[in-house]
Amino acid sequence: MTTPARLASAAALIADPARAAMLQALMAGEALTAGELARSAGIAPSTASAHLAALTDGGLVAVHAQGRHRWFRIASEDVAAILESLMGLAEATRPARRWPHGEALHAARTCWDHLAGRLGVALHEGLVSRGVLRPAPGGWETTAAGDALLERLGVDLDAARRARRFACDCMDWSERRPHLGGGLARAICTLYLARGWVRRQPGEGLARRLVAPTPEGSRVLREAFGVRLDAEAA
Amino acid sequence: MTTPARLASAAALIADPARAAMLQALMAGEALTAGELARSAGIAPSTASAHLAALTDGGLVAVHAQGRHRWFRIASEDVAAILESLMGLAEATRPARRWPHGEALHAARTCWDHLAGRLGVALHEGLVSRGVLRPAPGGWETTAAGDALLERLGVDLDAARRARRFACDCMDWSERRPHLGGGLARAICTLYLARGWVRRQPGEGLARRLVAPTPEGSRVLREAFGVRLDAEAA
DNA sequence: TCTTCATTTCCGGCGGCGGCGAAGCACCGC
DNA sequence: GCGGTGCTTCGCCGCCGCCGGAAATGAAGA
Repeated sequence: MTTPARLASAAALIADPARAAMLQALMAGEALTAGELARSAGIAPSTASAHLAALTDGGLVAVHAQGRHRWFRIASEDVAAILESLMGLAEATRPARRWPHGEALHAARTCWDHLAGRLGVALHEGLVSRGVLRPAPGGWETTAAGDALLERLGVDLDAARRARRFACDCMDWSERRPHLGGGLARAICTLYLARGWVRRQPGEGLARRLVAPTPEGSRVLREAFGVRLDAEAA
Repeated sequence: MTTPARLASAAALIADPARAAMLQALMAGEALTAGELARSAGIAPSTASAHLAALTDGGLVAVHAQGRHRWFRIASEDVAAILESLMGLAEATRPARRWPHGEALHAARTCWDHLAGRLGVALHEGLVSRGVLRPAPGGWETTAAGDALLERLGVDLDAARRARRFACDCMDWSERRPHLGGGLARAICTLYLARGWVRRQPGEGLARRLVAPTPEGSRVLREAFGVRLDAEAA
């Protein structure tokens, strides 16, 4: 197979509305069953099964069979980053059109397993400008002072370091600037959800990705990293 | 139109082999005419015309009409970065398969208007570890010492600063680590080609993206940035 | 003005892919 | 063991999108 054909077939996996809907739902970071994904995309289970086989075969999603359920999730942070940047392309072509949750998604959402949107970008900037992170080959590393601050907050740095990448940039489609990805970003997001500093919104499909900082969360963001979020929402 | 459909239609623009081939050819950074792109993709001019209209309409390529020719180029560095990362997805799914110029493309190529591959990644690392660049919100900025070094080499920093982004990360599909993008990366690439420090290889389509450092270029890379390239090639 | 050439528009044809339902398979609980 | 449930396989249908050729358009050159 020649190279252009391979680029095309990789894109073709995302180019179907039903598959795109399933990928969007999975971008919330949680694993979902085949049935849930079929409902979320509005197609018959048999059709969804074929789509999921294609996505798995193409390396976009990973499966975990458990009993009579099959749980699907985004295969890797690389895949998540690619989907995130492709949404930027979709956004750029028709910037005027507003969709449900549009403004809320811009404000704060998850990107697979970490925080994105204005919240994610501001957090990234705060971590750098406060000297928690400094650049390293292929991404970022923590300073000694940064380690101390993160551990005081309760971030699981050991888990973060076990990831394939510790901290790297992930292009944010709504802000068109990078937010933080990698193991550290996941650990921070996990902590924020566990402590109730940000809360997931109810919903299905794309709405699964919505989060909102609680008052307590806003205070932590401001005091620890100097992140100030304007209070308006959709 | 709902969001999954928009993600899908953005991906669909890349999901056709003929369009993918044209985009690959344009990723060399130069503008090409509709006829050249038709030949490069192996399709009739009429078919190519329809494809190019779709790509233009979708914001992936930009047109410049001059006389009876129409010159097409990649629309922006964002688009180039997305195509580059999608190639990583194509690469990841079938890593074993080798294509023409495979190893040479991994070693050194252009990504739209800047350097990529092992050369591009090593250059990025060299710039950071030598203290030429330091992190800034949304990307990188030069240090005072860095400015002096780059100007001594002949890099057009004024032109670089006029770009929408001065210096940012661009995910390298073959190395799976970022190389440098933005105005600075373009200025450096332009200088290297003008001075004959790297040379384009002859060819068409994907091969347009191939470059190779000359002996003089290897010396400059080593002395200025500490970049040492292993000499093997395909 | 007439010719030439790059590009576009229109058209008919066709292949491929997504869609569903029915049947088959695997696993769980009773 | 037996029904219920989640998922997959199979077969078939309909439609969308890609294709090239012929004719039209528009700009360059003689």
